[in-house]
Amino acid sequence: MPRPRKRLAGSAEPAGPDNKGPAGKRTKTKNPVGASAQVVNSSPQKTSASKTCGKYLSSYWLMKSEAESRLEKGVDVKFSIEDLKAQPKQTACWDGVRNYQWVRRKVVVYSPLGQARNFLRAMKLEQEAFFYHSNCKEPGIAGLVKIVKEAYPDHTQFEKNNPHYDPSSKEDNPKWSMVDVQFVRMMKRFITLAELKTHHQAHKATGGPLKNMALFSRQRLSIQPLTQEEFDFILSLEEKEPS
DNA sequence: GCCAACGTTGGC
DNA sequence: GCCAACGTTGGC
Repeated sequence: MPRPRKRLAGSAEPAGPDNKGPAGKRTKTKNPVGASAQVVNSSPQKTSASKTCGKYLSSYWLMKSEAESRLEKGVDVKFSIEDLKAQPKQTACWDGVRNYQWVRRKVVVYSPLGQARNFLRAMKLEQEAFFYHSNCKEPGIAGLVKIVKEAYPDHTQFEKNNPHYDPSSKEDNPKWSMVDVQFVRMMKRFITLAELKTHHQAHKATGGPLKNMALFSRQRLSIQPLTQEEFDFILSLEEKEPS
C-alpha cells in the first residue's frame, strides 16, 4: 500500500507554468485547493459531520507528513509545514491517505473502511491538528493546522500517473478521501519525537496524559486522533524548556 | 542504510 | 477465516 502520508495535491498535472513550488525544482504542481478552500467561512451546510454519529469523537488530530525529499514512483513526496505555508491561502488538500486495515492490539478486525480513512472522514471543520514531520532527521511536531474542508474524494486515486492511483476505485464510488487543511501557526518551539517519547514513557508509569498516545501505540497510523488531554499537554510543552 | 514493527496479501 | 510470507513505515 502506498504511504498514507501527505503529498502535494495536483500532481497529476504535468509540470506546468504554475510550477513554482517552494523549492522550485519539484515536479509537483500547486494544489487546486483554491476551489475547495472557500468552504471555510460558509457554515450553511450542516455537514453530515455535525451529527457526530461516528465513533470517533476526537476533536484533535495529529497528521504526519514527510519533511524531507523522497521519491515515490518518481514523485517527490516531501511536504513540510513550510511547504504548506507557501500554498495559496496556506491551504492544501491532504491526499494520498491509503490505510485500509483496522488493527487494535492483537485483535485484527478487517473493516470495510480503513482506519486512517475513517479518521479522515471524522475530521470536522475548524478542528485542529498537529502537523508532524516524519521520516526525517528530527521527527516531531512542527506546527498547528486546521481542517477547512471535510472529507471528499481524493482525486489522486483516479490519476493514472499518480503514485496513489487505484484502478479499483470508481468515480461513482470513490474509495479514498481527503480533507483540506490550513496552516494555523508554527509551534513556539519544535516538539521532537524524542521529547514526546520521554513523556510517553514516564506517563506510562505515572498515568500521565501521553500514556496511550497513538504516535507510540499505533505507530504506523498516518492520521491519529488525540484526546483533549494529549492535545493540551503537548501545547503546554511549548512553554517549557525541552526536557 | 538497517531493521523492528506492523500492515497486506494470498494460499489453504 | 487463519496465518506465514512479504512489503512498508519510519525511527534510529
